[in-house]
Parts: sequence; C-alpha cells; structure tokens
Amino acid sequence: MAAPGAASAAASPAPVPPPRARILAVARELFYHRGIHGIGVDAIADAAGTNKMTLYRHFASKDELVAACLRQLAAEIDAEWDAIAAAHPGDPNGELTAWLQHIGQWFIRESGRGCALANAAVELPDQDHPARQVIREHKSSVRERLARLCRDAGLRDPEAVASQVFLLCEGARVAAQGLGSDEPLARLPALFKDLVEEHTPPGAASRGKRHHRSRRI
Amino acid sequence: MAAPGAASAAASPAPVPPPRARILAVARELFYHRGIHGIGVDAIADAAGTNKMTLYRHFASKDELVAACLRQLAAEIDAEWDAIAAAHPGDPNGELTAWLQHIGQWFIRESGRGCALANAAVELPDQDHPARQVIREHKSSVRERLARLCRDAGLRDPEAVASQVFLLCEGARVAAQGLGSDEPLARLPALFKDLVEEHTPPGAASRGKRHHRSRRI
DNA sequence: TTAAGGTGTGACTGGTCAGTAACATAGTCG
DNA sequence: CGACTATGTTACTGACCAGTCACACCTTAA
Repeated sequence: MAAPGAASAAASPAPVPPPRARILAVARELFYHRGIHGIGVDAIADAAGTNKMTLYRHFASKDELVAACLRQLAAEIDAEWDAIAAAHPGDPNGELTAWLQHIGQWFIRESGRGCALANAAVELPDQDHPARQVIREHKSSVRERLARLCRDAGLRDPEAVASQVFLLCEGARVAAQGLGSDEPLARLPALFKDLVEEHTPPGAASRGKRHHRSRRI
Repeated sequence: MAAPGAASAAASPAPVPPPRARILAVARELFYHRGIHGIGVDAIADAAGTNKMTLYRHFASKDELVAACLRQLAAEIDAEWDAIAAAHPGDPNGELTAWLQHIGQWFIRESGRGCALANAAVELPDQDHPARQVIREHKSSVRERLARLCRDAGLRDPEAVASQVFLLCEGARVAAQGLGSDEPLARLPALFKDLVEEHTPPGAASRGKRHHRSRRI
C-alpha cells in the first residue's frame, strides 16, 4: 500500500518475514512447548499466519519440518559459541569459562522445558528419523569442541572435565522439568567455576591465584 | 489342564499373572521403548495377551495407565534403595557409595533410552497430567533422600554434592540417547567416587585413607 | 497486457486412535 | 444347579491428523 513501486530493491525493513521463516519460527516454539506429537501441522500453519498447503510446499513432511527446526537451533547454538570464541582469541581458558558462564546463565533464565534437541530425541525413538541425525551430529560436535577447549586450556584430565561438564549440562536440561525446584540449576555456574579451578594446574595461565581444597560451591 | 480340582488354594506357582499385572508390565516396556505417543492401547492389550476392553476395566484411561506404570517404577526404585540401605545399617557413608555404585552400573548396563520418568516428563508437557504428579514426587523424594544421606555421611557441603550427583544422574540418563558414545557414561562410577572423596573431611568415617588432590577420573 | 510463480482456500482421503456398547464365555462360590 | 464376576470378542463412534487436489488470488516481471 505504501510505496507500491519502489518497494522492490532495498527499501522496506521487512515488516513480515516470508512464510517459510514464519513457519519455522512458529514450529520451533510449538514443538518445544507442546511436544512434537502434541501439535499438528494445521495448527502450526495457522499460528504462522498461513496454511497447511504452503507449509507442505516448503517442507516435504512433518518429520522434515522437525529436522529443519532442530538444524536451525543447532546452527544458532554453534553461532553463539563462535561469537564467544571470537571474543577470546588465543585464550582458550577465557573462552571456556565464558562459555560455561553462558550456559549456566541460560539454564537459570530458561528453566522451562530443557533442551529441544534432547527432548526431540525422547519423542522420536526411531533412530532413522531425519531429526535424529541432526541431534547426533550436534551433540557429538559440542562434546568434541568442549573437550578440545579443555585440552587447549591446559586443564588436567581434559576428557574428564569435558565429560563432567557435558553430563552436568544434560542433567540441568532435563532437571529443569520434572523437578519443580530451581535449586540444582542455580548452583550450575558455581559448579562449573569450581570444576575448572579444580583441574587447573598451579601454573597454567593463572594469575597466581592458587586453588585450594576448601572452597564453597 | 493338570490338577484341575486342587489348583485353587495355594498350589500353582502362578504360571500366568493376572491381566492387570501383564498389562502393566507390557505397557511399561512399550511406553519406554517406543514412547508414550508411539504406542496405542490396542497394541498394548494385544501384546499383553488380552484386549482393550479388559484394559479399560482396570485403568480408567490411557493417561491413568501411564501414571500407574510410572508409580510402579518409582516404587521399584525406592525398594532397591531400601535394600541398599538395609545392607548398610548405621553406615550412611557405605550406603551412599553403594548407591552411587548401583546407579553408575545401571547406566552402563541400560544405556538405551534413559529414565522412563524423565522421558515421560518430556512427552507430557501438560503439568496437570496424572503422570506428572508421580514424576514430581519421585524426583524430589530422590533428591531429598540423597541430600540427607550426604548430610548423614558427614560430607562437606552436602547440598552441593547432592545437587551435583543429581545433575550428573539426570545428565547420564539423557546423554544415553541422542549421543551415541558411551564414553561419558563409563566415567560415571569413577566420577561419583571422586566426588565423594573430594567432599570427605579428613577424619570422617574413613579408614585413615586420606584423599589427595591428584586423582584420576 | 500477459504469463508465471508463489500463495491462500476449502474440501477430501485414508488412516490411526481413544473410548464405549452389547453380547458371549468361563471359572467361582453359594 | 444357579448366580455372580472377571474376562474375551466384535463392532462401532467420534475425533484428530498427515498429506493431497483443484482452483482462485495476487504480485512481479517481460
């Protein structure tokens, strides 16, 4: 209606994203909060302000839509980590603690329904489901990146630290639901901090701050 | 067929459990391995060697069946813990380590689809679902029991240990799926052992075995 | 103006599933 | 024997849902 002719090149600030993006965004929300089996494609299309037919023109099936949602989420998580890494060039120790801080804060903020990737794995037992490959790839990539970071940070027994952090994260994700209390979640950042200090050799990139056995968690 | 008359009082060693028990057992299996939404009541009744009508005579609805399955599982877990406690009377430290060992071994054995209670929480987002109450009660009871045990065992900062163990367990449960590798799981028992030693004050119920900072995980 | 491509609309199919009704059967107890 | 109770059988309803078809619309580009 406004500017009918010149709205083609690079003028409008995109007030309405194209249908595909809207569908993806809405589907992620609904899958996450109501469960993959708890929402139908019709309701998704409706909530996205479009219709089922357009949805099926962009996604071959509901299963493919689920996989696309998880792919987008995984890409966002990777991007966040990249940003953190870019903020700490040549400082694996700083990157590690920043990332742990980031994750810990995330849980406190978002303690609602855990990790969408882990939830999807529960809801889709079939290992051949297109979403399962996305989940497997992302989880192992995170774990590998974490282990490498621990190694580069010069931690003692980096594999053990990575395993423990990984399990704590997964636990926090699932503990967020099921258990009502936020108490274990709230301890996460301190837990991470302690874990790293615990495995930091006395002279590794530290500012002379020795770690001692009696610490508060 | 054999002993037609005298098979009434207390003779037969119960070669076939009553329908309700069969339904419950089969439902637990199928809900666990194929997901709550992935199996229908008809298939459950069929696999239990009975039919849908009998199922509905014993359980008001599918939702109630789910809740009954989880209640039974929770009771079994409590009973296992009770047995461990009974084997270590007046020795909270022994009970704690025995339980941690028990859990750690469980994960290594059963690393398939995680914890049925946690999975159900993911599959049933509605907090008013009858199964959710079972889940909430059991999880908080486990956490409380664990915290009390850590306190009785004289550990330093028992709440922190309980939180960490709890999160590690939850993490292990969910990490079993999604991630293909068993590596973090395999570390669990050692992780627990270390965690307890780490928080054991020098003179608490120990046989003079001092814990030192450099340990392998 | 015309052609084309992405989009909206409604109806429809085929299938699954939870839950119910009506009736038949078998074992149990008086 | 007769009554009762638990179970088996079949068929059915009503709802939901994934996926498709045919057709109308509307914007953009040639």
